[in-house]
Amino acid sequence: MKKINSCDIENCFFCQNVLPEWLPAVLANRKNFIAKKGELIIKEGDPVTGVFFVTQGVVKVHKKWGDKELILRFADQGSIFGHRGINTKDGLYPISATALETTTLCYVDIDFFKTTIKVNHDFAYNLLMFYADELHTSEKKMRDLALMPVKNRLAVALFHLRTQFGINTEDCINITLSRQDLAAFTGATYETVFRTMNELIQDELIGLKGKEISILNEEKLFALTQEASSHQNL
Amino acid sequence: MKKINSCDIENCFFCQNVLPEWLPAVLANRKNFIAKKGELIIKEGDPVTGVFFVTQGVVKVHKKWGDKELILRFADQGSIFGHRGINTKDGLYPISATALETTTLCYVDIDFFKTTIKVNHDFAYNLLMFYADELHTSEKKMRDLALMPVKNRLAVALFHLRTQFGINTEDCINITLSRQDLAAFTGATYETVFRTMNELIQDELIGLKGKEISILNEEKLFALTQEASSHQNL
DNA sequence: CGAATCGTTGATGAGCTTCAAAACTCGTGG
DNA sequence: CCACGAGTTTTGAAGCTCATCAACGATTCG
Repeated sequence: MKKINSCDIENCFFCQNVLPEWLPAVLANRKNFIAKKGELIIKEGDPVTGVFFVTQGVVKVHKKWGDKELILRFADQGSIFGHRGINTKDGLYPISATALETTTLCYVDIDFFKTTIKVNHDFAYNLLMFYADELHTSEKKMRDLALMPVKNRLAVALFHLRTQFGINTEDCINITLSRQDLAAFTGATYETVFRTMNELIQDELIGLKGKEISILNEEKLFALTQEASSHQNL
Repeated sequence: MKKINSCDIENCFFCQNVLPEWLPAVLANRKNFIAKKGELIIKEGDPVTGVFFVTQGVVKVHKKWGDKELILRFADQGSIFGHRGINTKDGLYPISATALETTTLCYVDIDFFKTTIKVNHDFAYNLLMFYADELHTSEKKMRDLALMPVKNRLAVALFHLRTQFGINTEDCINITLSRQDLAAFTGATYETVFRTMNELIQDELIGLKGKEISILNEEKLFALTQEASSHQNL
């Protein structure tokens, strides 16, 4: 990771939410980095040193078991990651974080982060709301992973990606994601996701332009993310 | 749910963490309830009205999809639930909550809860730490659900239950849980959990006394919760 | 232009769910 | 005290979803 001096304050969750009088302290404590595409920013199991904020780019937050991997979420502009470290008993990062594209980062060490929370009550409140959202998302994802078949999970994943990253001029989901990563985010294998995508294309729920994905039949795809279709449509 | 007047303050996460000068406001706003075994306290999809704290007993927090159910966690003495409501866009509870035994509860409505967070900074900080823990647990559980086979997930579930509820004089995990609920917590079907438990009993990793479960071989069972044993032990 | 990575496809079988049906509990009422 | 039925536990069998393995085509890149 390359250290830089640029200060992209308006895209930083941290710098945006602290009190004006606290900002000088932040500027004195924060470090700025650039991570290249594919670069590992945090390695699961390493000692916690601090917290990262994305000011530009996208980072995948993932966790592995043996040789398998699950992508928990994507952190993009304005997002925080590595923050789970604030209260781990073992003092180790529970997740890995890898840049999906060239990413600029704002970093502060964990003690300063904790102090900031204690001093900046609005920041604490906003962080609390952010956590509440994340928990909400986590709970849904747990349910999905446990109860949904792959096809439905894939539909959820695609909607999630579109909501988070929007669509480009071609109507395609605005993120470059390898099928490998899409599979890891869906919680299935590469091959299964591939085959399942073909089904969705066959049914004209989604379309491909090169490697980019567009949602063609919003309604039907969305239906997959809802209740189990279980018995009625045999 | 039966309304009562008892005030079990020392077992309440909420009452324990607010400022002394705020306590009168809490006592004026909080309501106390008793929920009977099996009683539904929160129904997924209902409008959010407030937040619950368990002062005695155990509550399962669960979420369903079609006719399947996943238990996300168990809230026991000192725990909070229904709190995800503070920031949902739709204003609906994302989870259900059901009493597993007779449970006493402390309840405050959502607006008062939010005000409390803004006024009681220590409470906000403690809640933040609690959220961080929950997120940590959620992330692990997501990984488990996505990547582990049932046998390993069951091992995780059993350790989790023992850690949370301890063991009784018979060395058994100190919670009465139907196999149905154990299955829903593991994220597998009733029959699969049953069969898998038999395997674990066969291998003498766990034992049964009536319906209570004891961990016999700590080390081997724990090994299942760690890395994939994948290729090396064929 | 070879080497490597990624995408595509088929075949196979393990793991798990589903269905179905005993065997066992346990509370209720005759 | 026993019979009954509802709920839970136990077991068997069938089949489906998905992971795994393997192989080949496509694309990138030094």
